[in-house]
Amino acid sequence: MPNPPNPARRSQSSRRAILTAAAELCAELGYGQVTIEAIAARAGASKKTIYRWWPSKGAVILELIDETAAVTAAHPDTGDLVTDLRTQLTAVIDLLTPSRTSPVAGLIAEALTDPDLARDLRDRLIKPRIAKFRERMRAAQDAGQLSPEADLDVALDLLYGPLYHRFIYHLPMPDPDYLGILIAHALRALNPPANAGQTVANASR
Amino acid sequence: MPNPPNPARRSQSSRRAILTAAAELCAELGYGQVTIEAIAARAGASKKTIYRWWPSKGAVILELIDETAAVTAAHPDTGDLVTDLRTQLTAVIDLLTPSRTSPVAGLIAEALTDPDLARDLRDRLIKPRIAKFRERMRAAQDAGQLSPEADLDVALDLLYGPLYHRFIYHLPMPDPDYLGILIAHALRALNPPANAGQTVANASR
DNA sequence: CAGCGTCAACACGACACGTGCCGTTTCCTG
DNA sequence: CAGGAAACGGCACGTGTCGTGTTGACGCTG
Repeated sequence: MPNPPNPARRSQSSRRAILTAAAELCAELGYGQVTIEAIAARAGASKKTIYRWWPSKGAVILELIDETAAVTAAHPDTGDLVTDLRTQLTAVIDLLTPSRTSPVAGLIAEALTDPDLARDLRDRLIKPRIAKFRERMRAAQDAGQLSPEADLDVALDLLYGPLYHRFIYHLPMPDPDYLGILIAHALRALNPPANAGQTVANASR
Repeated sequence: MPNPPNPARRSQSSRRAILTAAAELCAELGYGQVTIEAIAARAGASKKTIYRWWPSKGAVILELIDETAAVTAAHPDTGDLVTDLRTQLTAVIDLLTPSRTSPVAGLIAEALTDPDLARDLRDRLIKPRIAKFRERMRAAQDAGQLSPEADLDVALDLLYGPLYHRFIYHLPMPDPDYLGILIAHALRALNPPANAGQTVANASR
């Protein structure tokens, strides 16, 4: 019975070698062509070592993305909400644009068919970033740039949803002009005029 | 050299057997566990026959979905835009909810890593449905339920985007109440008040 | 009735997976 | 400073799926 390994005795040099090898192979071949065997070979590590610490290829890449994307996780706050949203959404568009050999697309695809990986992706990568988004939006409410009654769940849906809809079906990503139009529409929806209450009640049956 | 096969001589009984076998296996095992070999075995067909007419497993499933989803492709038009949007979006939510053994999720995942399949999915399944959506929205404009200046691309993004964002990250799908709130927000964004022009110009820089 | 193309059946090599075993190295413990 | 447990690299194995190749039977077309 292989007892659960002891993290204290883990070789950090192997871990680093495996992660950098995975990063290089993703950049060279694209996520789909990367195999555990190739990672192990390039890292000078044993497959057994990889399987000891990660359950799947996706888990390795998830940890890789988590490290490299930690820098860009924070939402900017220049004081201008529209500018900051544009900056943040543009960064996400870059991550999701398939021209780059970004492993993000491959990881998302694998998570769609691997429930364990999906849970890790959601809890370790996405939820913290959603929390950051909510912080930024609440700051905008405090600054008077967004209605205090604005529904922040709806804000997330309206602002980020279009990107993923287009990503899934390989539709073209918004260009800067259209992104501005999208942001304007979302903010208009979130900053209701005086008669908004009646409209909402009507639509929700 | 295997010349391109002659569609006129194609065996329709094999085609039907392969598609129904694929449907049964998807329902029993889920998309990910279905293999070309299993489809061929159950259909009483040869793998070679499948590869002669379809380039991949995904292409078979795409044709299967295209047939079965043809019935539900049309947007309803009861005359009430909000009701019809709710009906249509609820149907899409059902397709994307992972609890069902719907092959849609698996097909989308495979298309993310297979450019040829992605093109077929977009052109054969998605674009016709987007066209239907635009027809319905234009009818709403003609009926005075939607502003004639409403941007129908934005409408698609705001209404469908949230579903895919949640689908990708395995976040919970909107319940009926929240779906109503989403529709209300989208329609509010699309039906600008008098001062809308200035807001749009501001956000798009 | 002749022949071309599709058909089912089976065999085959290639590839990646995940695991087991070996001898070696590392590092904590007493 | 020894002793040993545990992680390590290296290697080989069995499994499963893929996509292709080959063969002979069948049926439609001209």
